[in-house]
Amino acid sequence: MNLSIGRKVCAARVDVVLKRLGGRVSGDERALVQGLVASAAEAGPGAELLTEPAGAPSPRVILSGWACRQRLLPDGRRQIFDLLVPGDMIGLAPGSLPLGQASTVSLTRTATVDASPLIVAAQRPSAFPAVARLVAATPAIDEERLMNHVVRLGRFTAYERVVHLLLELGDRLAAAGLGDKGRFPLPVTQEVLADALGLSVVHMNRILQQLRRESLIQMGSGHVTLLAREALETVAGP
Amino acid sequence: MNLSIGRKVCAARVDVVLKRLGGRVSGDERALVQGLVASAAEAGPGAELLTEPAGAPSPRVILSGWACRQRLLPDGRRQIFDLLVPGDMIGLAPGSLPLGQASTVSLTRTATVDASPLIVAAQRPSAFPAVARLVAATPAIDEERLMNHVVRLGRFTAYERVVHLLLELGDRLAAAGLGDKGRFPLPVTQEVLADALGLSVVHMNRILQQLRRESLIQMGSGHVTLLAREALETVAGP
DNA sequence: CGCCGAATTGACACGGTTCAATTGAGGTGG
DNA sequence: CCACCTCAATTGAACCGTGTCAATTCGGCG
Repeated sequence: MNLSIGRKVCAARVDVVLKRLGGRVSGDERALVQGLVASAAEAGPGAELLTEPAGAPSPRVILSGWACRQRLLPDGRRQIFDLLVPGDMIGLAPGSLPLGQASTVSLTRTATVDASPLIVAAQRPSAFPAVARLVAATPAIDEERLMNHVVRLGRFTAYERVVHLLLELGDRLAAAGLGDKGRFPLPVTQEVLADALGLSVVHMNRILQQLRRESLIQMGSGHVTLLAREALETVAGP
Repeated sequence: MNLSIGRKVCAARVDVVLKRLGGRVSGDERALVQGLVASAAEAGPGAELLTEPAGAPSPRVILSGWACRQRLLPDGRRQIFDLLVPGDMIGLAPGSLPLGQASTVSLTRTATVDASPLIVAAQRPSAFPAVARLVAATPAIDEERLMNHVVRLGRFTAYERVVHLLLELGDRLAAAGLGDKGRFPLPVTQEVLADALGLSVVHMNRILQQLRRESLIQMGSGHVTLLAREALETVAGP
């Protein structure tokens, strides 16, 4: 169930989109992005983010909260393809690439806006260069991440997988202007991380403990701190 | 090192492409495909298939032999993203999706042809409907396969992974007109399968033995036979 | 205070890896 | 035609990374 929310809250949040657009954002683009908040909607955890209108879901941008693309197996097992953080676009290019159309579920309370205006604007690159760049690059970025995920799952140990994912999330959140210097929000349960990394919850927990014991990371109240980025990058190349 | 090869051999081989185009192939399309053999080249096992011209590799179609998209880790581990069989297109949409640009290496002696004429023809869907359909669908099919691979690696047991991959390969080869009724060529070593499925060679070997012991498959001289497709599909959903 | 989901812990079983050696099959040269 | 070579397939045994099961503790919230 989507509910409209206050303009004020969202206005503060669209800056993750501006951040993702990079340094050079024209005035037109800034106005375009700020206009997005009109379509803001919130969804509770567990909500499918790409349902309406059925059959032709509209693309959206996540302003706040986390989500994931996932597949559920008949026997209840779950594989998460990708974690989605504020600033990420979903449902791009309807009917095109399957990853963009995968079941997308919110993991926390999530605020999203309609991304259609961005798609439209992207068709005039001269007027909206940064938007066009982002829209064009998104499917490739997503696919690249999926490839990294395959390597993680296929050839990394549990320990390496966790480190590699944390480094990736750190980079992505920094690019969205969230978190800084190796400290960033991680508002998901260990079960979610386990389902992304193909591990059991118990083992996920033990790996995190090990990393804390080794003083490589620090966790608390929905945030992680990477204490020794160099050491971590040695474990799982950048 | 690519070498031109006899026209006659290739003429017999382009039918995998026609097969992939489906039932309705116009005369123009048939002529187009048959003209591809002019650019035929062979490569030995281990050859990189997307090298020339450097920086802007031309898209190609595999006429015979198998290849794979892979990534090598600094410590020698290898993860195979996808096995490529005759009729598959590689290097599509240069500069676009990263999967299409991944390192593509032949696993057997391989014959390929330049796929550029197909890309060009695909821009006139009315004249080349089947070609346009195939070219447009290929990136999505590849990505879909990559997603299935993530699920295999993340949430399937070794046994399930092997079965799932064999079923996939059976379907794909049937679509290319190779193999029939659950019997198809599998001209790769167990090490290749292991590197695709994230297993050790030894374990790969043991799983295959188990499947033979259970009379679910049969192997020999580079071919597999799926003896009980139903049972196999029960193990790893279609 | 009591509740509930999440995090944590311990014991144990098992899947999968590693190492090391052997067998088998195809190819080559003598 | 056979000896030999090489790479792939196979085997055995030991090891250990991960999963499973079942409690228990923790932390936020009504």
